[in-house]
Amino acid sequence: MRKSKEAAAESRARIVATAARLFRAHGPQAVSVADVMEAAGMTHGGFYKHFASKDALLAEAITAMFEEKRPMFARPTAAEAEVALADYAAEYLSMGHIGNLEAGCPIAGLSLDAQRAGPEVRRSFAGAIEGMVADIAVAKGTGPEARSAALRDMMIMVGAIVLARSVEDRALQERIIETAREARSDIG
Amino acid sequence: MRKSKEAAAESRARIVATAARLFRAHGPQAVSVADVMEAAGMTHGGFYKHFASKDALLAEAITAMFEEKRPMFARPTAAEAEVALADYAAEYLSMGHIGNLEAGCPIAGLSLDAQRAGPEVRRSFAGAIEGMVADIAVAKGTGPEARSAALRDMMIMVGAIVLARSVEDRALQERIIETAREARSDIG
DNA sequence: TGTACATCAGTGAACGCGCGTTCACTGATGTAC
DNA sequence: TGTACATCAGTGAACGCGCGTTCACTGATGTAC
Repeated sequence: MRKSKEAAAESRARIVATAARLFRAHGPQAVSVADVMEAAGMTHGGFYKHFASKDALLAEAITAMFEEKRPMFARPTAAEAEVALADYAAEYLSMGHIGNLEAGCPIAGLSLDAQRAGPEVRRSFAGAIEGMVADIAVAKGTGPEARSAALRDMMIMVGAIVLARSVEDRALQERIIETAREARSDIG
Repeated sequence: MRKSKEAAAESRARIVATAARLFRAHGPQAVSVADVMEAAGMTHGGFYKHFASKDALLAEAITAMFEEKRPMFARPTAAEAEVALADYAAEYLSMGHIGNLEAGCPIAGLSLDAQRAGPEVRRSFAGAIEGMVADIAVAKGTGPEARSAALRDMMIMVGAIVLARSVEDRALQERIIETAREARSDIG
């Protein structure tokens, strides 16, 4: 049952997109190659026609996750970037994000798994984050201070979601989200 | 080869301490029951004389990790707590902490694993964090504002370590650490 | 354009391995008399 | 206090299962003439 080149490329993209969703939701270790393939509508045998290993898929899925987020905050000019970032932060620091592992921030949802994985995965993760820092720095002006301001934003946002997800009391989660919003605007 | 009650209690404590170290260093999924038992100087068969399951051990190991950290920042009075917390933050926000997975902060090192584990583990993790928030709030004075200040500190610290560990460029790691230190003192 | 053959995406079964857990056993410790 | 028996911490082999990966096969697609 050979497929056309277009059909094969579609299959590949579907596998990556499915993996990006499942890996974030349950962690890469808890999701088998067969799980991904089944969710993508295929059997697991064909997996290795597309990827060299599960780790290779994870590396691609990570890249895809960051690329999916990039349009939400990356803008060429400082003025536009500032507005886009404010929107992104509002969505990021929300109760909805806490429950939304599947489509949430990959830093908050996969950083530990990426650190523990092979060099291929670690590199794709680190590279994506470094790109994200640069994108966010655009909203903060020019010079080295902009980069620091971007890092400050990112650590508050990531820390808030990690902390809120670790806690079970809903009121405390709301408090964490609110505190993070204030901290972001206090620092500017 | 029955052991005395004291010897058995020592074995149990050694298993928990070993697990706390290994689970943080490599993640609970990557460390087998046999790994823990071997590192604790025993064979894996005896494990179930002490714990009902691997998850039960993880829950206890998590509690132990937080208890190990508590003396570093928990103090009864605000004045003492402020000093202790400053020392703790200085050590927390350091390059050494980035590489020290084995004995580092359990929130930065295990939060994802705890979230994905069973209710027993999640509850022990969430409970420990809620206790930590209360302990740190002591250094921030009284009233609800103290609790927010404690959360702010925690999210900056956790976010900084998670972010710094996710990145490969050492200069950027140093930048992140430095930015976090500044952010903490800017907000007070 | 039509035909004959090579390619290769996807299938489904299988392999080998490591894991969590169980179990029969051992022999020192604890306990009842 | 001494003895006989029960207990149980720890051993080492085994079980069953799921996983990542491989493989022979299929048949539609791509290609060479």
